[in-house]
Amino acid sequence: MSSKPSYYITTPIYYVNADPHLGTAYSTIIADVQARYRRAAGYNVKFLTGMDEHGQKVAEAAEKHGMTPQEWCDSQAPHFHELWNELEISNDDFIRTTEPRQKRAVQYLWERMQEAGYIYKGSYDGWYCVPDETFFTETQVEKADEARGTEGAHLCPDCDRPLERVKEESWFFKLSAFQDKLLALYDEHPDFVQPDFRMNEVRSFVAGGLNDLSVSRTSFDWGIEVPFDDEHVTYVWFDALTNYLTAVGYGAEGDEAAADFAYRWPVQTHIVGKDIIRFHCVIWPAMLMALGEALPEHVFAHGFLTVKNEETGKAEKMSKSRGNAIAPREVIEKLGVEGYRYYFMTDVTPGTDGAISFGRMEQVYNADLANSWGNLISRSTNMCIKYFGGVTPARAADAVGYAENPLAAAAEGIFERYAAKMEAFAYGDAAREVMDLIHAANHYIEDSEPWTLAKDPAKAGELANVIWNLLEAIRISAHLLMPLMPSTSAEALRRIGCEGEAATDDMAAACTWGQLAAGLPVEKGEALFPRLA
RNA sequence: GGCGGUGUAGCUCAGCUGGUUAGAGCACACGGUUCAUACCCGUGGCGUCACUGGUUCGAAUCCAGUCACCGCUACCA
Repeated sequence: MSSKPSYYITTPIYYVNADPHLGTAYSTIIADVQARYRRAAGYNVKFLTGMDEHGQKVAEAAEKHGMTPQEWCDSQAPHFHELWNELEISNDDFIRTTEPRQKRAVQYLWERMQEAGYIYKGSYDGWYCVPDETFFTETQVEKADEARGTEGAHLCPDCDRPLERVKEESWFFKLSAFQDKLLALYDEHPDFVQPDFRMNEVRSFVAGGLNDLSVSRTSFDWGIEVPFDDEHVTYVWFDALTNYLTAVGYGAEGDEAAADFAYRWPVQTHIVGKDIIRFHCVIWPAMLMALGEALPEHVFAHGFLTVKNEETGKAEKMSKSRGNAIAPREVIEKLGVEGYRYYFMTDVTPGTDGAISFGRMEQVYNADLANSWGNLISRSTNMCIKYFGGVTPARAADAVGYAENPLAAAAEGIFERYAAKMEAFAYGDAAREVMDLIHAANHYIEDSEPWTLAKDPAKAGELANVIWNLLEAIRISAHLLMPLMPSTSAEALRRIGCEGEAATDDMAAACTWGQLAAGLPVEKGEALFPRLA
């Protein structure tokens, strides 16, 4: 396969019925930044995203649009591809649960479950929320109706929509058999669920007892057939979770698939929203335990994006009815794609619900990207052109100021500090490391006054050092910002004659101070991040 | 109802096992500078550290209670 270590990261597969929105884009960008960072840090990355296309709700939507379910799914897929392309999502694979490889893997999984003895046939009697794909017991529904004052209406406790009475034969997964093993998993791997406060929630949920899970349906047929019982189709979550295995060759024939699976599994990180933690931190590891497969190393759960009401200052849930929903398109128009990525990845506290606002976006963009980073590039390249004809100068080791270089000091160990933060998904802290270097560079210009040095021919060596140091700081900053802002960072490298470095797979080496060659062409170009008025 | 968390400058947050004038970034005000995207650099103000009481020589930091907000969970337990 590869001599590099594997890094396999996934997003949830997104539900085909809803267009991609700010939240799905948020999950996907988090994963993309990590994938790009890992590639640059020397990993062989597989970054998977995709679509969840089965279930009753999809079948109903298709019918409403006068299409077959498959036609409906095919018509929706481009919405995702288009937005992901625009947002510079670098996924290596895009899985759809209606693909043959998924059917093969899910059916293979059923067979293995059967062999292992962790499924049994029973009957299910309760209430089902079609939009949420969730079951509720009689008691849960009664309680919720009572609390809401809708006695007897049987509305979904979560979303208030009408429930369907479901009484049918079903296959069950013996989730209850895994309570102790799951608790042991959480004890042995405290970082299985991140952030840690989510672990507490998961643990207390499991400690409270687990019920077996109904994992097949007979009431509709838009799903993957249970291989040994063709009246049944697979419950959507059982289907959806399996996608993570499918994409790395689970259940596929041949040595190649087996080798791929051995190389890729277990997955390093699942990125999920906090609403689907239970599926990924309880049901999914239990399924894998039942199958005897290795468990995911980490599940990173992010919070929801809320909108800050600019008048009241309060965070509000985004909703169409409230009229405060923000579409990805609006953010792209305001900040550009790279500003979009930078803002959401650095200004939203990871894990918790983050309140966003256009006002804040503008502040962050102007302060960090336009004033600090963009302007540093602009003034540095400008001076290189003005004083050295647009060619990177050579350092003069005998010039004044050569030894005591504050930028080399600021860059010392920067990759290690940055990497630790990136790997913990603390992208804001990682960006701050880079911003510190950028601020130091802007400061350095004030202190060394290159425009004064330029007036004195005797100080040419000193001037060369100053400009070289600035360009070197830009080179390193561009490498570090690459995962967050791939295009503008590559453009920054190109402008200082280091175009060829952009695709490095050894970021640690690339970020070591002292590598910028003399004689490279430097160009100023248009403002990378024009200031927002 | 149960479990857990949070409440520190206008905003977002740091402040580990208690100890000099409570910090950072952004925002704001003033000054300087000009290579640069009216930018950068410097200086400054701002906070009853939610409230009350307690422990202590000394608490934002520990304890108790109160209030507010949030997350998870809930047939009884």
